[in-house]
Amino acid sequence: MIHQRECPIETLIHVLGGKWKPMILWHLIGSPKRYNELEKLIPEVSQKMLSQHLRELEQEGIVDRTIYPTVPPKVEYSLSDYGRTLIPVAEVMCAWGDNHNKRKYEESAS
Amino acid sequence: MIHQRECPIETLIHVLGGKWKPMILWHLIGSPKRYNELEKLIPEVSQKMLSQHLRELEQEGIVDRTIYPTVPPKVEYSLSDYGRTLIPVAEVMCAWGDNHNKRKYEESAS
DNA sequence: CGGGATCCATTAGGATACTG
DNA sequence: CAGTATCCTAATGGATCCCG
Repeated sequence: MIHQRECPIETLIHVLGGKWKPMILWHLIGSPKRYNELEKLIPEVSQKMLSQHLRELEQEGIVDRTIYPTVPPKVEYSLSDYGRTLIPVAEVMCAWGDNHNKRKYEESAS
Repeated sequence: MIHQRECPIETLIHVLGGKWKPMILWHLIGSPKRYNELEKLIPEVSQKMLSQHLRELEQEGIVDRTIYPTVPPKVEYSLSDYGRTLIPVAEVMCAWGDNHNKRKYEESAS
């Protein structure tokens, strides 16, 4: 996921292409979430990948990270305004992917 | 790229996620292409990856492979009707990715 | 011409242990 | 609570050789 892109499609795939990034985005669309809320919502993710993907999404400007200097510490992740521009794109991708899964299911059932 | 997906976005990323797949699709949108035309259009791709990606796109029903039993052999790859349903999706992805690249360019220039 | 097969390098991702 | 660090495996992609 490090290589440079010539085609803007690859840019988007690069941004969303981590194994858990679509799930992370999905959960953040609803409301901001704390780190360990995301861990519970996505039980299979390792915390290495969760924090790594969150840092990458933050660097792309898609996710905001808010630290509340309380004890115990509280960190909240939310979709940035810019990150919200991804929502309609994600919906189109999702619709096509959903249809594609159904198509494959039907052909395997026939 | 083998793991199963729970989220349809991952399905689309799986379909388009090979390193050269967006470029292959891009070239096939214009007109059908022969194997070695694609090699020339995408000079950096290895022939292993080109043929592997073409086989995967064919299995997903996105690309049609037509063999003309001539001597020397001629094989033509084209977007299937179903593959054309990807075009509007790709355009949305492309627009977002293009904007994202510009955004990153501007922030690095400031 | 249009590939397949093989072997190797790089990268993504997981498991576990530890920390401010 | 919210991570980092380290080590390891699996997956992706590249290079080279070969074939009908």
